[in-house]
Amino acid sequence: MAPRERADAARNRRAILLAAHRLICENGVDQVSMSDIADAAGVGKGTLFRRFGDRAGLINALFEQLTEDWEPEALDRLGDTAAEPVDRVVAFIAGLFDRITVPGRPLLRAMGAHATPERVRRYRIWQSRLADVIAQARPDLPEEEAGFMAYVLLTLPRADFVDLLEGGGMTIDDVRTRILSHARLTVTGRPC
Amino acid sequence: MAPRERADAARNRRAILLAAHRLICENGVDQVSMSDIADAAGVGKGTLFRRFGDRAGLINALFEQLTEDWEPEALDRLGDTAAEPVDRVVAFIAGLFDRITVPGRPLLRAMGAHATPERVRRYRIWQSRLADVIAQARPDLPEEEAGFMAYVLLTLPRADFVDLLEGGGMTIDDVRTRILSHARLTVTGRPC
DNA sequence: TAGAATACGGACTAGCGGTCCGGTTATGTC
DNA sequence: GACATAACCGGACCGCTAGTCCGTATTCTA
Repeated sequence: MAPRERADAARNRRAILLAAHRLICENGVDQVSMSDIADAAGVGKGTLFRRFGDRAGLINALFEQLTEDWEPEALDRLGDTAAEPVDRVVAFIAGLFDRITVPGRPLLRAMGAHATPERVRRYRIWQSRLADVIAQARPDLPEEEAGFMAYVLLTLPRADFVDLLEGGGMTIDDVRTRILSHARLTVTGRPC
Repeated sequence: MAPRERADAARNRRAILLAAHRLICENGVDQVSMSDIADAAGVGKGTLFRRFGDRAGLINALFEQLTEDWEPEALDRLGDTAAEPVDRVVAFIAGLFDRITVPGRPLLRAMGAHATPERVRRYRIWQSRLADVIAQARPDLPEEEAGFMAYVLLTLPRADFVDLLEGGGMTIDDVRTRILSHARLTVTGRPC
């Protein structure tokens, strides 16, 4: 078993995550260097790199932090057979949008390009769980079709896609509404 | 009027584009430095940067080169009322997939993150033309709904999306088939 | 062919991600 | 409470990159 994390190490880890999050939100993820983050956190670069390995590791840790208190509950609700399957699917996408895409946009913006194995793994879990529920909603569909739908629905609440839509004149609420109604339409196969 | 491009300048421009394309295909876009490209093209770095401004400018020029002999014809066919609207939409997405996504994947992979204004402009033209044709296919739909559908269809033949699907075990032909049948389903509103 | 305009190219700069190691500090033990 | 030790700290340092600059060479025009 790994020994308990030393108090100073834990304190610095928190300071780094906090500073990184703040700087990225203020300046955009690729206007922030690792030295900036170390300085703002009041630690040396060595500390930062030892803790998180490299830049991708730090970004990944920020992503973990963003998802960790949403994901378990969201997956539970997705599997909760008390509600209609289609409603569960739409609610999952809504939660993803509200809890991850919107608050994490400055962070997520540059992440698509450098998807780490860890994030791809998590993404696939979501896809697979969604596919199950879509298959429940649409027993008429071939299995792979449900799987593909899950991929499509998950690709809508992407930071760069939302950016594009906003740049085209939609408000963030318009974007949310459109994505969700498109999701419902896709799953049910008929207009809402 | 701008004076004619000098012969040596034209020769070097071609050499640079050729070398850049080759190196990126061989090594992946972010394993290739600007110096690598200059060396491979047999020119100095100054020449490369004067011609293309910066890295984004060069990538952009490669993208232009990729699209320039597909786009005009594709837009013509998209507007050709001899065919059914839905077939035109699907054909456009198919062309985008076959002529841009697949051959340009090594190039396109890292482009999502750094979308230049020029590329966004072109993307919006495609979206707007697609939206028109979708509206013809589905006069029952509100106009903004057709516009959103166009955005969704255009986001499917993305390099990173195709990569993800391939990583999930699909062949490139599976991916193509799924994207096109999803496009048809989305536009018609009923299973194929 | 001469002169002007333009392009060439490689040495140079600033700043980045990432490493390393001598000094420091928290922690468990007696 | 004092000591031994393992873990942690931080900033100097390295290799490399995108991008600049300017003296020199080439092309175009008349």
